Amino acid sequence: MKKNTHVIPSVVKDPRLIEQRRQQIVEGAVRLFTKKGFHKTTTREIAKECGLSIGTMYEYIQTKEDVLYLVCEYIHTQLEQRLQQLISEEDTGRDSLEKSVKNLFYSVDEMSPLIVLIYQETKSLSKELMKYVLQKEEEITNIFEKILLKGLKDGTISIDPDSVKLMAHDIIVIGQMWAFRRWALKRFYTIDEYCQRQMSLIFEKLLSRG
Amino acid sequence: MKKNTHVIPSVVKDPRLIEQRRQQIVEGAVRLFTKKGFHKTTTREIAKECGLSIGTMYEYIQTKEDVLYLVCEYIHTQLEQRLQQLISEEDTGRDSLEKSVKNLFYSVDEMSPLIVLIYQETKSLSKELMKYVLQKEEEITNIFEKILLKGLKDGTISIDPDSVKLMAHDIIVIGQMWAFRRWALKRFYTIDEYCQRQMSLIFEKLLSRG
Amino acid sequence: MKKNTHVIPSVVKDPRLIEQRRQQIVEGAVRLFTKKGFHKTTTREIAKECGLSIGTMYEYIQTKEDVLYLVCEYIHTQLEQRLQQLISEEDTGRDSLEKSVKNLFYSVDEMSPLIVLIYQETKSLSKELMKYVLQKEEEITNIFEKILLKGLKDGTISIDPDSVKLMAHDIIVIGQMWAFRRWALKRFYTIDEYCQRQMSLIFEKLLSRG
Amino acid sequence: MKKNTHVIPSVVKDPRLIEQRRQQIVEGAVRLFTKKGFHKTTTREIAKECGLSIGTMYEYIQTKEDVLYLVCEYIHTQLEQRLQQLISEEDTGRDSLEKSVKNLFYSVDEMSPLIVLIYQETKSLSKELMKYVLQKEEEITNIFEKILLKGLKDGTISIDPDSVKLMAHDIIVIGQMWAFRRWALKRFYTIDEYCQRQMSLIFEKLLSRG
DNA sequence: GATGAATGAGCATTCATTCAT
DNA sequence: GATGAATGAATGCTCATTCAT
Repeated sequence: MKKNTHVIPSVVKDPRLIEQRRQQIVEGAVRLFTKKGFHKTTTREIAKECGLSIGTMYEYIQTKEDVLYLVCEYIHTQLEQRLQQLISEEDTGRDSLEKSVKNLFYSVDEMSPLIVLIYQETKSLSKELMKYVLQKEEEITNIFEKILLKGLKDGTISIDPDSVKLMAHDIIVIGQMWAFRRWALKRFYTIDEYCQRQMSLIFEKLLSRG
Repeated sequence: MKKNTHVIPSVVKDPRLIEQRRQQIVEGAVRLFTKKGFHKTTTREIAKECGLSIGTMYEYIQTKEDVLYLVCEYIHTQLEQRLQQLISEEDTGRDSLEKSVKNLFYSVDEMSPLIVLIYQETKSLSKELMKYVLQKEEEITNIFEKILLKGLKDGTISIDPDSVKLMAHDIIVIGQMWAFRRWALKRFYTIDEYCQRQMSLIFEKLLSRG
Repeated sequence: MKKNTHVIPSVVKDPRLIEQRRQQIVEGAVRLFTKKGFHKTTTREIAKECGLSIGTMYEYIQTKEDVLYLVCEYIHTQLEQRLQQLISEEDTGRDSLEKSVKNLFYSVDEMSPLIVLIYQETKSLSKELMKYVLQKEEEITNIFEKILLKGLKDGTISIDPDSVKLMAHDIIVIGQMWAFRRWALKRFYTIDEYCQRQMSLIFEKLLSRG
Repeated sequence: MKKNTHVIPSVVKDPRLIEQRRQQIVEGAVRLFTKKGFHKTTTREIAKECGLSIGTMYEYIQTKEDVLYLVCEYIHTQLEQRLQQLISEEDTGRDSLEKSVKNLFYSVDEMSPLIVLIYQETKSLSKELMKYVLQKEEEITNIFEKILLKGLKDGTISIDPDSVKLMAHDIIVIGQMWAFRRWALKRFYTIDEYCQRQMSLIFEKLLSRG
C-alpha cells in the first residue's frame, strides 16, 4: 500500500506498538523542532518530550535523522490528506481548483509551523531520505496538476498545457508562502484577505481568455 | 550610511583590515555553507577555507553565528545591488517592473545556491540577528513595492492599492522559488521558459483591465 | 564428577534442558566470537544466533561473561577429549608422546579459530572465572607431563626430570602457535611440514655443534 | 626513514609536540591497558592518566583504536631495539644467536605485561592497523632468521635451511611464552632456570633416543 | 595582530540486563 | 519456561571558543 516511503527498521517486532510509539515520537519531536529547530534539539529532549526513555526511543528509530524523516513524512501526510479529502469526482475542474486552493491556504494557515519546519529542515536529511521527502512534496504538487488538467479537459480552465506543471508549483508555493513569509505578511493581511487576493491572482490568469 | 545593520564587534582596530578579512571569511563560508550547510560546517573548516588561522578569524567575529549573519547580509546585498542597478528614474512603472522582474529571475538563477542558503539557514540565527536579516529581505521586497506604486501613479500598472504589498511578495517568492524548487522545476523548464511563463502570470494580472 | 568447574546458576530447574540450551548458546557464541571477538558481539546477537530469545537466554546464564566462560570450557573440553582419546595404557611413553604430539598439532589445526579465541579472550574473564580456565589449560598441559613421566620411567624418553613440566608447556605452546601464528606460518609451511619439522625439534637434537 | 608504519594524522602541527604528547598518551595507556585491558579502559581514563584533557588527547589521535596502535608500535619498537642493540657484525652466527636468545628471554621477562598486552589486544585492531602490527612482529622474527642464516653460512649453526623460518618463530614464541604462560611457569622456574633450560632445548639435542 | 594548542561541556548512540506478561 | 519491550548508565568523540605566546 504505502509506496515511495522509506521503511525505518525497528528492533521491536509488534507493528502496532511501532506505529503507536512512532506517533508519540513524532508528536514530541514536532513540538521541539518547531520551537528550537532540528539541530538544537537533542535526542534526550525528544525522548523526554514523548515520554520514552532514550533507550526505548532508539528501539523504534535508528538515528536522530530518522526522527526528522518521520516528522517530515507526518507533515506531508497531514497536508496531503487535507487536500485529498475535499476532492470530489463530480466537481468541475474549476470548482475543484477553487475549493482546493482555498483548502490549501487555510490548511497552510493552520499548519503554519509545520510547513515552515519542512522548508527549513528538509535539507538536514541525507540525500537518500531527502529524495523521499521531495518525492512526497512533488506528489502533493501533482494534486493540483491533476485538477488543472481536469479543468483543461472539461473546458472550465484555460491554460497553456505546458504551463500546467508550473502553475501547480505556483499554487503550492503561494500557499506555503503564507507560512514562511508570515512574519511579513501578517502585518498587512488576514488569512481571509490573503486567500481572497491570491485566489484572484491565480484565477484571473486561468480564466483570462474565458 | 549603513542602517538597519547589526555591527559585529571586532578586536582589531583597523577598519580596512576588518572589511578585507570579513570579505575573506564570507567567501570561504559561503563556499562551505552552500555545500554542507551551516551546522555541518565547523569553524576550523571556515578558517581553513578562508586562509586564516582559527585564532585570527575570531579576531574579526565573536561567534560562529556571526559568520552566518555576515553571509546572509552579503547575499542580500548582492541581490539588492543587482536589483537596484537596473532601476532608472526615467522608466515607466510598467517598464521598470518588467526589467526588474526579469532581472530578479536571472539573478536568482545565478545566485541559486545562495538564495537556497538564505531560505534554509536564516532560522539558525538568534532572534536578534534574524530580525536584521528579515528586515533586509523586506527591503528587497520593497524595491518591487516601489515600482508597483510608481506604475500605479503613472497609470501603467493597474492594481488594487491594497494588493501592492502582496504582489511585491509574490514577485519575490516566484523569483526565489526558481532556486528553492529547482530540484523539481529544472526537469521541465529552462530559466528562459520559466521567466517567460511566470512573467505572463504576473503581468496579465497587473494589466487585466488595462 | 565435574571438578574444578565453575557452576553457573540457572533459573531453570530441568538439568537436561539446561545442558541442551547451553549447548545451543555455546555453539552460537563460538561462531560469533571467532568472527567478531567477544567484545564486539552483543548478547542480542548471541541469542539470535542460537535461536533463543534474549530473555530465554538469560534464564540459562547470568551475565555475558558466563557465555564466554562456557565457550572457553567447551573449547578446552574439546581439545582435552581429542588428546585423551588417543592415549593408551599399552603404549610406551615414547610412542604415546609421538602419537599425542602429532594429535595435538592436527587438533590445533582443525580447531584453529577456537584456539585463537582462547588465547585472546581468556583475559576478558573475571579473575574468578579466569582461574578455572587457566586450571583447565594446566590440566591439558598435564596430559603431556604424564606422558613424559611415563617415558622417563619406562626408559623410552631421556630428559632432566626438572625439565618435564617445561617440556610439557613447550609442547602445548608449539602446538598452539600453529593457530596463533598461522598468519605468518601458513605462507611457508603446510600443516604436514609443520608437524614433521616441529616433531623433529622436540624429538631429536636440534643443532649439532657443527 | 620510518617504513611500514601507519601515520596517524594529528590536528596539531608541531611535530615535536606531537611526539611528546603521544609519548605521554602511550605511557598512560600502557599502564591502563595492562591493568584493565583495552576494552575496559575508557578514553576519559586514558586522558586523565596521561595528564591531558579529553579534547587535547583527541588532537593527537583520531580514535581510541589509534591509542592501541601507538601502544603496540611502542612495545614492538622497545623489543626490537633491545634485540638489535646486542647484535654485532663480528660475532659468529652461533655466538650471536646465543646472545640474542638470552637477550630475548630477559627482555620478555622485563617487558612481560607488555608482551601479554600485544598477544591479547592485537586482534582488537582493525584489519588495516593489525596488518602493520603483524608486519612488525614478523620483522622482529626476522632478526632471528638473519642470525640463523649467518650461522648457517659461517658454519657455526647446522640446520635444514627450510627450517630456518620456523626456528625463528619457535625462538620468538618460546621467548614470549615466558610472558603469556607466566601464571603457570613462575611456580616452577625462575627466569634464570627458564632461560637455561630453553636455551638447551634450542641449542642442544633435546631427547636422545634412549 | 597572528597563531594554534588546550579545553570540557555536550551529544548521539549502544547494550547488558530486567521484569511484566 | 518463554518472550521481548523497557531501561539508562556509560562511552567515544566533537567542536566552539579561549588565551598564552
